[in-house]
Amino acid sequence: MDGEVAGPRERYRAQVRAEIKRLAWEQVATTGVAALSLKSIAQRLGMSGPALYRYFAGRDELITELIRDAYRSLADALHAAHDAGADVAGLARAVRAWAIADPQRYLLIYGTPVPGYHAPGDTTAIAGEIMTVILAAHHGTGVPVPGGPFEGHLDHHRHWAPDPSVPAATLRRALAFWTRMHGVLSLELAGHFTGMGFDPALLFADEVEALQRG
Amino acid sequence: MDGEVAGPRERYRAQVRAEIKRLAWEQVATTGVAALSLKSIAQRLGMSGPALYRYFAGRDELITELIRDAYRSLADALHAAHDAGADVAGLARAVRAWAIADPQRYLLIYGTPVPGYHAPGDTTAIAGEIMTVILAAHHGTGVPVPGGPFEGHLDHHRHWAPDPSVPAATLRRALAFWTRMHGVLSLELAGHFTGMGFDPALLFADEVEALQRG
DNA sequence: TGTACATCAGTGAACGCGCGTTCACTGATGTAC
DNA sequence: TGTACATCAGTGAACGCGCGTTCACTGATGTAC
Repeated sequence: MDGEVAGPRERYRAQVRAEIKRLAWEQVATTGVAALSLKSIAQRLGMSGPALYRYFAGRDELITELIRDAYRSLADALHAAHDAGADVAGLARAVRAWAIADPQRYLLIYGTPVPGYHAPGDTTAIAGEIMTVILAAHHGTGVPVPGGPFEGHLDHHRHWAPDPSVPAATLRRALAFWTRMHGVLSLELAGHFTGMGFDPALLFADEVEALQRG
Repeated sequence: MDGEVAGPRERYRAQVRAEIKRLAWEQVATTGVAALSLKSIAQRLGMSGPALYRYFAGRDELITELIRDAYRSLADALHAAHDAGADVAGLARAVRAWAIADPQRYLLIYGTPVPGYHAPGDTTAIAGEIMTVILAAHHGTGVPVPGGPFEGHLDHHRHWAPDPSVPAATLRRALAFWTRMHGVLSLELAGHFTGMGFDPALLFADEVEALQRG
């Protein structure tokens, strides 16, 4: 059942699971997901390979768990910013800070997808949650983008909006927020601005500001 | 020397090299770079593993060659569009078509970087060529974005511009072109729009149009 | 035109690697009487 | 409080895999005389 008190064994299990995930993140942060290896995690943990199978069904389940945690963490960061009264720019700053803090965590969500891998259902639920916060921050905000044909299209393809009362212009602005932020951020994280000399943080801030101007 | 006529052996070598690269691309397109394997390419070619070492020093050299080709191909597509008189929107369409035609080729350049891998110098030269075409298409075009502090910053960090006469506003617009296009495109290719219902092509077109409105 | 030689493409066996995963097991820890 | 039993964390050996890469070799192909 659910309301049961966790016995000492369950508490221990939870601790070791957390420790495994911590080491997994460490490995992902330095070498990327592709290089994530159960055996090397076990080694760092001081136990031998097969022991990990007490805690995770296999490598795939561990990776899935990391992805879920990454989504969860981003959603939490957005909620925190929103609850603290952040406007659109504040939300953007929160996302950027979150991404810079651990680029591989950002790339785990938004980077090159592993061919053949399909995210479990609940991550798309968290993705929806993220979009909801972004939409909330854009609620009744700023000059609407002069509605091109795309806004009409959005009006008929809006089932991803949490609420039918959200105007298409707001959906449009939220999409722009998302795609433009991701554009600057992912190019920066991938190192495509290095050697160009300008400060990516300023470009990011300027993009966000342009977003608010309408 | 250089002006030598290629003997039959060199011609053969070139053919096999090309065939190896063709099969490598096939593999990259379906399973991504991470899964690129020399042995399986050799197998598909009908020869045994070590034979490939006659043509490439190793896996890294092959991948480097693929990346170089990807850059070259993108630069060529942009040049072709520009020479055909395409405006900014036309250039964007060309990039999108190029990316959609082979997503993994796009991701090879703009996707998650392999930790520890450093692109050879000549790819950054081609990247500069790409930027030059984009800048040319923006030359004397459209309403300048009201210059925020970032434009002043750009004016002092512009050594990546091919020509000191390019105004900072143009540099700014070219950057916006690049980052916004990439934002929509990479999210689309990574599948983040699936399930949302709207047509990514229309979002892309709308972003490009917004870019032109200033 | 014919022969001797050098070049070089491709083979097959082998090495060492690290991986995920399985299995039968040992021994400690918690639990029920 | 003490004992018998069940649970379960962790081990160690092993399997099979595919990888990149090396090496000594064979045999065909081109070249020089």
